[in-house]
Amino acid sequence: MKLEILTKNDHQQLHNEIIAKIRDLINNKNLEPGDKLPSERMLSERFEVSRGNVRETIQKLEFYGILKSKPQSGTFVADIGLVAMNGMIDDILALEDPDFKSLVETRILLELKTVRLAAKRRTNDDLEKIETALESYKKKVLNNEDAVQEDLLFHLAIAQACRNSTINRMMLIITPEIINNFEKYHVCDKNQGPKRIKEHQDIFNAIKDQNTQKAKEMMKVHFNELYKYCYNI
Amino acid sequence: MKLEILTKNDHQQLHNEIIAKIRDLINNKNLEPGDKLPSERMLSERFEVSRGNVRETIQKLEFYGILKSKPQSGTFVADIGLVAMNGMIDDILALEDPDFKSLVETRILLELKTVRLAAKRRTNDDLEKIETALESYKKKVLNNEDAVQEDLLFHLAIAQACRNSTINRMMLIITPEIINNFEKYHVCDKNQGPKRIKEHQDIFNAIKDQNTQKAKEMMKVHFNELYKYCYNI
DNA sequence: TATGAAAAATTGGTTAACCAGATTGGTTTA
DNA sequence: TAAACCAATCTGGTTAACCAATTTTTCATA
Repeated sequence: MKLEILTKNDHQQLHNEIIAKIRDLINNKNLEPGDKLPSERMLSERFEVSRGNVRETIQKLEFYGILKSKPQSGTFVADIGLVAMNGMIDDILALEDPDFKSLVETRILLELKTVRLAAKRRTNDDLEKIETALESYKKKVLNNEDAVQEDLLFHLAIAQACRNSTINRMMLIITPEIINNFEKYHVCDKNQGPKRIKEHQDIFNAIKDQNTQKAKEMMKVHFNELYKYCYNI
Repeated sequence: MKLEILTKNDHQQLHNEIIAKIRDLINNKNLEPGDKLPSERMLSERFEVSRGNVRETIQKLEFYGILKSKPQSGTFVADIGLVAMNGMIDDILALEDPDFKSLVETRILLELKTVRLAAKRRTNDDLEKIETALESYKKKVLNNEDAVQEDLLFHLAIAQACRNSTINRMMLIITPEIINNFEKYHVCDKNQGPKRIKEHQDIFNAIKDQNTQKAKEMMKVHFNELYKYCYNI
């Protein structure tokens, strides 16, 4: 068997092809939720791909809750029903790579929520961590140094204080993609140090006072330029 | 070397230990962004784990944009800075498993946004897909059949119409977890068929009329009981 | 000494072989 | 007849061997 090294994109495309084949297999064989899929070896032979590729694809479908592997037993169709399964797989296959606009739109949505929840739920410990992040940020900016990282950590500290593990996870997922795009498009203008410091300080104060409405408003102000940038581009 | 089969939890814990060790390594050796990590073989030997475990962990950190593997070359520290890297890794290590409340809270947040965006941006094609999903849902409910899947697909069709790939991806991530928890806690009460149909119909009409405000309101009404259930529990 | 080509070592990616637990079918026994 | 047991087989998980691209080293030559 020939050996090929695939790029990330090739990989994704191959996974999608295998996903479609698994879906067709389930539909053609009239497999019900809870039924066992053919073994990884059988699938790799039938689809004419390596067993590793089959395993990776199954893991992806497990991530989305569509399949369920049991060690030394087999891979099973999850209990979400065939209609839902078909719909979700179609959605997964149609997923596009995230564009900058959708990333920013999502970040704003998430952060307007995290800041409100943080204002409501923050413990004193949370508050201390946010303040520490704020101070590091201020220090860098006042020294005229690049403070992108400290900026980011301030926002992540707020996310942690919101006490919602799902939102927190999503913030972590989009953060690196945001950073990369920021660098690519040079979004951050450096000459607004004092203004940015005040915005961060206002957000912090609102969280400290547990003023949820104010916290949201201040975050909105903070995102104002990013918002405009994103929708004018 | 002894062979062990690990549960999902053991795996996550092992990954977290390796992540912490990689972080310490980067800090102790003063590796800068762009620098090369020791090879996978070296790491597996030093950490006394299998190379497979090292590879899985590196892939996880790649997913969060912290490392970057180059084939036949090495694994590199990404260009996000040491401070940000340490902060993000700490966040990743502190991530808890999603609880039901955080899932519902996030779902409501996302869907109040998707419905507004869908009302604004939906194409005629999107509208047709949503209507198809609605009709399947109605049919099932009127026949007194279980319609959880069709309910779900209606909401996913709206998510697709919102034209934001990032939000769409997040909806797909939380959907199976929502389903599992719904089943576990028996959230869905079956005796509200006509009421639920009307709520879905109202949402659809608002999207059709491109009335963003109304769409949001109707979705809020639709989530009202779930909201109460979630915050009273 | 500088340079360039070739070979040796190193790398992440890939495949194949192996492992132990789970399943299954047939046989035996109460 | 049915229940219990055992061995052969099948399963996903794991490890080790292998591959080809890359990087580093070496050494002959200008």
